[in-house]
Amino acid sequence: MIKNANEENLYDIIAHNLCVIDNTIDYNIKNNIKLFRISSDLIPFGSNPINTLPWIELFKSEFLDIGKKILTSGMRVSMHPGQYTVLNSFDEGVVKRAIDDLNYHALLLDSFGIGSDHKIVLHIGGVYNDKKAAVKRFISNYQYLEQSVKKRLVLENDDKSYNICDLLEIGTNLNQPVIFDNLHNKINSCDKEKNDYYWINECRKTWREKDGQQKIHYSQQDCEKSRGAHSNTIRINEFMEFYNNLEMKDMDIMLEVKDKNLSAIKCINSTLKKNDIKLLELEWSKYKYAILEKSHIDYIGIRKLLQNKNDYPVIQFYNFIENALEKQNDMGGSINAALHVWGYFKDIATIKEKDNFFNKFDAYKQEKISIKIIKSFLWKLAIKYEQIYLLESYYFLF
DNA sequence: TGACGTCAAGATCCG
DNA sequence: CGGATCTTGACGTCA
Repeated sequence: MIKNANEENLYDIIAHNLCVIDNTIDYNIKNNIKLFRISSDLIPFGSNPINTLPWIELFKSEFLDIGKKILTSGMRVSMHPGQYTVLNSFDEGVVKRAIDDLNYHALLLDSFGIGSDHKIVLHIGGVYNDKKAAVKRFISNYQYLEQSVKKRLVLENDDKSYNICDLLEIGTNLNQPVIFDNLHNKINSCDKEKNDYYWINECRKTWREKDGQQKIHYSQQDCEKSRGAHSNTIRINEFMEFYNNLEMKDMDIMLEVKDKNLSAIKCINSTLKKNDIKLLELEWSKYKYAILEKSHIDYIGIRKLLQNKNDYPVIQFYNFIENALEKQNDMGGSINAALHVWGYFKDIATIKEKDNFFNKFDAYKQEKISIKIIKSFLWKLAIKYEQIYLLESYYFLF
């Protein structure tokens, strides 16, 4: 909160955030995830004058260490100021804050010591009942941006105001690359006759050598929620249909999805040129108890599916996973999975922990508490007893 | 004035 | 106290 934004707090939060992002990058490297969006909140109040901390100097070596990891692993990062960064506003103060905010994003990426292929993604902003004038204002305010911002800037179509035609016009005019977002284009399209691939090819023309590979945003609609809401997970069949029809695959596809890393790994495994069933076995080790909890039938099905070690039935595997996770919780499955996980501790837990577990377990059976309580207790035990296998498990996420 | 997006952290209430 | 549930926030546009 802004009232807590004193130098000591800011210092502590930044140190903590850098530590977290460092761990996240290690995770990405381990999982072969090559695209990563860095949160704009990495530096709290990064573009607000209330933050007077000279964070660039104070954390110089931490930034450079992280930057080195990004570069040596071949990772590509990006940042995405949200809907509140509006460069084409009528209000001069809003425009000034938007410029300050973009400068902050560029400074942050510069601090990592990484090249101009690591992008800052921006939407155009408001319409104010006159799109032509609003675009004109965007273009003229663009001139006030620092070179450090311009070299990283990419422009994206949004879900209600500026469609992909608008973006191609603006991007071409300013000689800035355009990011195509498939879901935004679906709900705010300029020409329904043209498909995604047409627009992707058009956007390709706006990417220059120094921008790195073309990048697009890919997401799917959450069918239960309002138009434009991102799905919990990437439905693999739908993704593969999109991917298989992509003519040029030399591009980066940034997934926008609630379960982030899970879908990233899913799509990576599904599109690998060189594959090995060991990758699916590794995934299975993480999903196992979540699936056991949701659906015993799918649990058996997956075990059978992975029996042939020369096979790589990746799509069938994720179909099973998606199918199982969509099912409603039932108490029998939850009890079964919880007991399996408890199996890791039954011989090492203290008497007190045993009592605690079975008290909670009985309370759950009598519907007095939710399964979440059991799971968070088991999670604490996994940490205490350093059960690596469980610490990697997705069981605790669902 | 609230919805929009985002979601962890904080506040509050309950037993 | 643990746990469940509700509220909040740095930001701007639009209906």
